Amino acid sequence: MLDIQLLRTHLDHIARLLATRGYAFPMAEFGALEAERKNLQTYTQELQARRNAASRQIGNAKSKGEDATGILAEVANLGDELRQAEAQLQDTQAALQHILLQIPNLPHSSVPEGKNESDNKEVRRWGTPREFHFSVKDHVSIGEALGLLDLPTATKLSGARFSLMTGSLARLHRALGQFMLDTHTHQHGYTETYVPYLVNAESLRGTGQLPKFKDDLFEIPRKKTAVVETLSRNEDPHGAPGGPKCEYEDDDLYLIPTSEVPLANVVRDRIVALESLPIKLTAHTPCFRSEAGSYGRDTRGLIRQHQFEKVELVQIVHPQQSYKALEELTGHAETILQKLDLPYRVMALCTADMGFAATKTYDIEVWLPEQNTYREISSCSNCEAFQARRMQARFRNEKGKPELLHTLNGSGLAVGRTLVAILENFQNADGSVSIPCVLQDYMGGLDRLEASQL
RNA sequence: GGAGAGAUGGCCGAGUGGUCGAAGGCGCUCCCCUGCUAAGGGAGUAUAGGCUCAAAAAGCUUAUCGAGGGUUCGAAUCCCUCUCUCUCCGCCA
Repeated sequence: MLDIQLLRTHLDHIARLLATRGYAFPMAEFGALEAERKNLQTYTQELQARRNAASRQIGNAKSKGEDATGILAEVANLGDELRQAEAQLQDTQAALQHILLQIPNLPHSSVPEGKNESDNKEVRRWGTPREFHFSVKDHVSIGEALGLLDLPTATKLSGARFSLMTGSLARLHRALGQFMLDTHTHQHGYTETYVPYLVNAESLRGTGQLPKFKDDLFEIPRKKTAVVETLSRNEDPHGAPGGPKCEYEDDDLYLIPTSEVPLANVVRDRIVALESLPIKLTAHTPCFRSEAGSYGRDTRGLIRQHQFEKVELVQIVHPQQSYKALEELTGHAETILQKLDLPYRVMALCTADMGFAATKTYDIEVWLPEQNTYREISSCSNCEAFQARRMQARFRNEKGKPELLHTLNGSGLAVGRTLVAILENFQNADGSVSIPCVLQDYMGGLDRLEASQL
């Protein structure tokens, strides 16, 4: 969420910045609502002040045993007027809030301006893609030939975009998560965290998934509130004036699309001490995404799944440190690829390609030989105060005053896609797959995946 | 799932309709006193808004005692709903 003060004072400038992201700011609507809000708020507060003054007088008079009927008569009509004004103000503010919650973050000045992902800028490249002297297979063919990957059975169990792995491949998958977690906790100073995989709407609003990206989530309805939910949806599809005040009165839970949600929301509604910064958290969790709207994309294999695992890095930092922290955090994710000896490149996303909450994002793309291209395996973002403002996540600054924190997150890394990269980059002519050195300890000394391994 | 008890500022805790944003204590900050330490004295110490203002400062003002609604001229206090915590019972990994 953007600072509404900023919108009031520098509307044109902000609208121009947002346009570089492909977001058309609703100037007219915002202007009208803001004017209405100002009038209503002034008027409402005036009435409230009058009421308070009168009530004080009445209390005063009564405590002295004096007659208060005169003052009572004066405020007799205030009630209805006030109630109406309060209701109108509340509606207007809800409408403003609704707009505010839909506005993406402002791009940082260092972010390249662009129209789509082809305008992303390569920042650096690490490693050299291996030369193969046989025709390379993709990870599905490799896994299936080894008898360790069974996608048809996963489809039988759950449907498309789910996977079933067995034996040493399942173990390798587990090993990857362990290895990443160990690296980040032992070498990069993150605190390992176990988090809920189901979160409430408030948390998702805090990190920015709600209200705008509800379709991307798996929602778990609760019978208890089903009726209430239906009602509020019918009456209030867009949080428009006249509807209920709160957009999330339901207490449904949602499967986390990333552990960024629970990790960042740790500081929601909190004022943390200056000395506790930076807070660096990591968690290895499943992630669930409905992938609505991605039909036909990456349908083969493990690249795009409804359920996948990720080791997430979250940093909660002092505002002055956040861009330094972004570089560090990106480096932490890169370390994993370096240790695994997987070639990658780092891309600075352009204005149009960044996520909703980010001011600046680096994507890390790993080399996939069969696709003959680099594919996203991590995304590291600084959100500045965008999430913190939604979450009311603050720290007590040097002057002792509460101030919004900056939040950062990044995948370190997506486990499934790392597994894909290993299968493809470390495949051998005989169909076996070599296991990167750093993972062999986690695999009980095993140095390659071979057919019919249990 | 059933029964009961609770939720007040950074913390503890008082407050059952009237000038209460909230006594008292602890903690913290500043000042005074004291050779050091300890003890003592004084002052201060929530957050988010709005308006005035070029801005800052300042002033005025509103809201907030778990959340939402209601009663009332007036609610921390009364009523309703919900959430969470604790105790007991049941069930369960």
